[in-house]
Amino acid sequence: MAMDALLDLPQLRTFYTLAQVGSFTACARRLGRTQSAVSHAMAKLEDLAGVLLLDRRSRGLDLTEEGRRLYQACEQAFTTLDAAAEDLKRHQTQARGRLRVGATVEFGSSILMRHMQPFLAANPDLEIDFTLSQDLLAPLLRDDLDLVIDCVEHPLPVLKKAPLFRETYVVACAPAFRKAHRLRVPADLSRCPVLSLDKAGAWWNRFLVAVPDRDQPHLDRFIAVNHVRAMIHAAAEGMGALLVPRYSVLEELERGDLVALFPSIRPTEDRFSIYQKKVKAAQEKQKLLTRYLQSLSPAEFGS
Amino acid sequence: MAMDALLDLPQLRTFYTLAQVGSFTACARRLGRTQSAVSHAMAKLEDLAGVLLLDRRSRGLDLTEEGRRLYQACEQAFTTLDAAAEDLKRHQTQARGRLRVGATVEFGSSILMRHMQPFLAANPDLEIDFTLSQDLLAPLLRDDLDLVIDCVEHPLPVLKKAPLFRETYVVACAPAFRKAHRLRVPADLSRCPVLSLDKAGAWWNRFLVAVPDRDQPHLDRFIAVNHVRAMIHAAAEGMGALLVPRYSVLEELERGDLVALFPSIRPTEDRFSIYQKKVKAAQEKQKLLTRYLQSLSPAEFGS
DNA sequence: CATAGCCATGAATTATATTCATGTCTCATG
DNA sequence: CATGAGACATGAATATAATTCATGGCTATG
Repeated sequence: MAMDALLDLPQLRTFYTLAQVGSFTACARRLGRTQSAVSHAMAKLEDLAGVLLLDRRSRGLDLTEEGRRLYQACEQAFTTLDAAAEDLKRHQTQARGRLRVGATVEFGSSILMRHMQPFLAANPDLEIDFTLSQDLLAPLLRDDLDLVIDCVEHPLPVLKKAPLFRETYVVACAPAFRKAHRLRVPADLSRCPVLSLDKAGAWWNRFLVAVPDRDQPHLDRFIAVNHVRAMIHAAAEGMGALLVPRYSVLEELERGDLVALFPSIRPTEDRFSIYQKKVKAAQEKQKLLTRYLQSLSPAEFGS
Repeated sequence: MAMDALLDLPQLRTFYTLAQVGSFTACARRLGRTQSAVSHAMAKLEDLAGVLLLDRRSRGLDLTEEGRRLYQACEQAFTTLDAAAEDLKRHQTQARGRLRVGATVEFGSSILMRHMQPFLAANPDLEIDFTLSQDLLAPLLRDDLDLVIDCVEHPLPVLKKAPLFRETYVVACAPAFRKAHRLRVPADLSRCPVLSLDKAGAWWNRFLVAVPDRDQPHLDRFIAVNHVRAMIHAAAEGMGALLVPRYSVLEELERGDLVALFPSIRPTEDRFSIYQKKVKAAQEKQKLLTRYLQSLSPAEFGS
């Protein structure tokens, strides 16, 4: 018996995650893909299996009888494999030496720093420096940095790029602010102050390009605040509307300190990647950090 | 913990097969890929794992300590998944109706027929007709056939193509024949009779194109035999050299009735595919047969 | 009944795996 | 030893598959 290409492994993995989180969209976020990708994958899996695995009728997504059986098998199998993979990692050579890491200011200060501790602990002989800055490419090229996490594209042949995660943005403001300014559509922003990371307001472009022409607001009352956390506090106090990475205001949205505006408008996303010089990317310490970062994104970063 | 893209599933599957069969080349054959593909896959897996999994020093390919542990996990996981997949198949709807299958004469008569019994037994309400012929495309297009297994390319937009397996060819003759004609290099074939499926000798082209110019034989003593099995018997009796699919003479080679000639020359391979009209490929009975055939190739077909 | 959330889908694109065409190395053999 | 066959590696080209993009449909909800 051949029994080989009976089921597609990556699709099974997606199915497993989907069954755990209970929604295509959530599964996509967890895996760092789009909802569409998950949908396509499940369609193919069901086609290959020849049976429906998901019950899409009800809210909240059920598994069919067959789906449930398959899920149990997945659980056992993937638990085993993950444990084995974990095990492999443990026996990896520890890195030594020094590693100079660069990252964007917002990402570096809020997200990156909160997740480096386990890596540092696992590699006590590795000295790591962090440099948070807007300009990361130049220092990387002149070897002042070894590894850089950035959201702007650097398509240079000497650089190796490894995708990390995707960052989505939201427009939000204090609930009272929305009432006061009667914010219904993007055009309503014309009348009210908006918080921007830069004085010129270029910060808002990622939002504006996603707004259809007839709804375009004419933003002119900018309040410049060159610090994301500060912007968030200002917005919560009702100083203006803001545009920020979704992850940075999850708590505020949860608590109701801020409300999301215009949910149907999706500002352009940032794709964060790891950049390294190809020659140095082969070094054990750089590979180790790369793998570590990739292992926790996007579930930890994304949102 | 994310624990997701830690190890690549398809590569793990390859690793598992590789460990079972003990050789890159054999693993490739089993999976219907090239040796190169297996090599690339294992290189990537080891890179991702950060540890060597294979011990390439000795003959016969060992696993390292880490490799052995990983293998055990794979065994458990894939056994589970395969069982679940098996299970899914069992509960598939049986096909009903009629299915008219076409195939090339040699493949159809020798291989296909030997593997259809389980499928027929599993689908008692399905009538299947087999048509073995050289010309398969025309009947398929005019709906005299529903599904066709062929080794010539039919790149038509109305047809759906599903790869099945790869067929390799060997040149062989009786041991005594080799001695008698002192067959050392392809050019030596000029002096002796060769068996051909057609009178003109076009049959031998797949061999000739693989021979470097300076070794080109000038074949002219053709013995035409329009039946592969008959050709094999003729060759075993020392009537001439023959060119046939490897699988068709495995036993003869094993027993020593025939010996392979010029092992360094690799005649062009045939890639067998299933062709169906796209509109009809969606029918349950056609999908069922397609999946069945794919599930037993190439391990059963290939060689 | 307009909207937001959730999933499906076809076409275009991107990423990835595979092949092709070599090269290297080792083992067996005359 | 020289030679050739077998087995694996490797870089570039290519084929294949996965993913995104840009939609559209459906269903609850206020």
